[in-house]
Amino acid sequence: MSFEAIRQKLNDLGIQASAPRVAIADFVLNTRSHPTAEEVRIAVEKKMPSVSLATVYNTLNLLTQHGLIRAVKDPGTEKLRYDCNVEPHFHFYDESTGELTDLDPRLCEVDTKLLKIDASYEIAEIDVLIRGRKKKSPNEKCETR
Amino acid sequence: MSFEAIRQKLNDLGIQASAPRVAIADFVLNTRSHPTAEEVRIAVEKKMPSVSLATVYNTLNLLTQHGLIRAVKDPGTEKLRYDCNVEPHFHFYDESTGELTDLDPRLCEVDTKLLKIDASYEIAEIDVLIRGRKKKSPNEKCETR
DNA sequence: GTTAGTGCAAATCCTTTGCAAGCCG
DNA sequence: CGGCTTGCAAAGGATTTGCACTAAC
Repeated sequence: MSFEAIRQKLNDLGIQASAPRVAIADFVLNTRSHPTAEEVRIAVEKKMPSVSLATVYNTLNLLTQHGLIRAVKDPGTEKLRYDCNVEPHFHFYDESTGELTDLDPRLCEVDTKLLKIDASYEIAEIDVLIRGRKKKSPNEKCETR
Repeated sequence: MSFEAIRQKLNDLGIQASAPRVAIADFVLNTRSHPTAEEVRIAVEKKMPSVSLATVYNTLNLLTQHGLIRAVKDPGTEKLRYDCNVEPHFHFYDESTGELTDLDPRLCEVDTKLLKIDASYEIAEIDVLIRGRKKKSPNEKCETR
């Protein structure tokens, strides 16, 4: 998402597109790395020194409230991470590396219909976290050993 | 689980069955209420005043490490709750009441086999949290659990 | 009597908040 | 000019930890 598209998006949502906010949104909306607030600050600092962590948090909260990103707890560190993928999807936590990644939804066949929850439950959202290890499959190029 | 059975269990695991530990285990292993550490302390206090919160935390961590209970983050308050049900099961978070309950596994037909994760993932555990609201169905008596 | 467990209080760490100063419209 | 935004620093709150004391074996 381009810088200009972001300004536009923020304006459309009635969020004042200040320089810090655009810089923060520009980073977080264009990475799949699920950064923490601290990681966002470090990234933004390069383009714009003296952005305070408080502003990063405030902006991330703002973006979350408007549905542009989603907050996810890191199961390892317990810190909040921010995910620009707001579509329903599962997360995979690699217990070896501590890495948190999105799972390709095509790999998973679970959806609301499969949950035979009886009619007394009204389901708003399903959070799925799969913990395990990513194996190095031999048919994929994979340098480290 | 009886008081004596708990002492036995702790001993079998090589955990010294001190009075505070047995009291804490007795409470947490015999409730389905997913208490927080603070709630455990309050409950234990009745039988045994002057049990510190630190000891409660230490003991709960010990029980968790030995697989007797499981820690679950409360999605509403973000506090840890402790679950004596260590079998695989899903959690239901009622967004109206903030209540966190176990879902009867028979209600859910999802299991590892349904997850078509490719062979490059080695799955250790699947955490599922379903958020929504529990409707009062007219044909069921609202259970006391 | 030595080792392990407890209680208290202080520390920790992520995140939020209060407030004065700055920026934009 | 007036209100929203920022940065700083301090607060907040759940959990952990250091240490002296006590209890267990």
